[in-house]
Amino acid sequence: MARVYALIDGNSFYCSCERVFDAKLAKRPVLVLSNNDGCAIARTSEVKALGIKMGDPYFKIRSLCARERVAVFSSNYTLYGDMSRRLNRIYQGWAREIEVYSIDESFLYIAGLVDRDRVGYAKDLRSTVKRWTGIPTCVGIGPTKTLAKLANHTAKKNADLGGVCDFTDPKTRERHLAETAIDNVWGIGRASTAKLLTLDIRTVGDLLEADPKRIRMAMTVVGERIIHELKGVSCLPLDAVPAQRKGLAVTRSFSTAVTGEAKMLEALAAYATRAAEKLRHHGVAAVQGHVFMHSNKHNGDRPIYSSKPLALLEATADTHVLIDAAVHAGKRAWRQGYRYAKAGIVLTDLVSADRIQKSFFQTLDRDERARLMEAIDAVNARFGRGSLFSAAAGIKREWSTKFEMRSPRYTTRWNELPVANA
DNA sequence: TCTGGGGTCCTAGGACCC
DNA sequence: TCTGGGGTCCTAGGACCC
Repeated sequence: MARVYALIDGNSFYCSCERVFDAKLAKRPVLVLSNNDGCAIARTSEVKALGIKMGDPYFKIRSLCARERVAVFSSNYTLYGDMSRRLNRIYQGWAREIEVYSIDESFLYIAGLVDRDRVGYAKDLRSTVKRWTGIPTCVGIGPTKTLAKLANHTAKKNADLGGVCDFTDPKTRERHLAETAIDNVWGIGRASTAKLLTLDIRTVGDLLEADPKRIRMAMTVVGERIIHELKGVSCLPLDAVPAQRKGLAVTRSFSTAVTGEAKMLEALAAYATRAAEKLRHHGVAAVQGHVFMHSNKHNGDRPIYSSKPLALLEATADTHVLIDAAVHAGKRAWRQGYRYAKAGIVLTDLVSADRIQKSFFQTLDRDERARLMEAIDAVNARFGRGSLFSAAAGIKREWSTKFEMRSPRYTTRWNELPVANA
């Protein structure tokens, strides 16, 4: 049976989430900013039309936004993550299997499920999602994941397609793709685009006619795989079961530069706390990692990048062990006399928590510690993240990330529920 | 003067993604 | 004044081994 993949994603997803809970935003341009309100990361079509680009620093577009009455939001990942889960619950009922690819994109495997009217199926799916969650979406369909991605992109660019594009038929693909620029293809970024342009390959049509050996020279096996996928030969399987994660990081820019060691260690302790929570959430433990700290690369401050490994005796997901290791490494990495803009903890080698190698120097009662961590997680699940934490992570936290324009966490906090007046 | 031929494993860095 | 965060995969090159 031929394979059929559908890629569905939310249109300007973060902006759409904001619109769901505030009807007044429907007609206004909406912009969502990155952490620290640093730069633009989600834009509605009206915002794009104003010439605001992905990644534009907010301080450079602030006055334009004010003039054009753009509704500007800090990012509210709690809300977006919860909306994402709602979407995926719907998709489950519409596919044989699904792969959650990112916070706003999922691949649906629909071979054998929908054989005739694929476009009709996709339109029904879109309208169901819109009705149940308020989120507008687009759907791309194809015999490979790369073609489904490209079909989705085509649906977005051509309003007359009604949010759905089906690339199952080679003739339809040819018609749409002959003049599509190569940098719209999943996996072809800036560097590869530049290389391909020197080979006189500008469009997907050019790419399909090119000698695969030349593509391989320019782009290694990755490029070869893309060509196969574009021709309808599936090379990228559906990952219905998320792979065991290989690494994990908690890194943040500071709201104002950190110049004192105590503040830096406080921040690292807070990041270690969050990293340990993530480890336990994924059922893994860290064997290796490091902390780092660096100055701002843009503002002319004296440059520094400093990093030191964590000294972990054994695989751990214990908050206090990780805090100790992070603070210890942080002290060794610290250089006085710089203005630090960002720091983080990076865990690079993870193992499954039920297969932890015991250290010869084991000193803590592991079961007791595990119960303590469970208790802390339970308290924080009930009363909100950060209700119970180690004082090493700081109380005042002047350095912590800015979210000055964040909307309420409508769906996950009782005291932030939306209010309806009737 | 002339300096083998494989393997494996690890790491750093590049490229790409959302 | 003010420029995000968190992932994955691939390759090259060094260390090491027989």
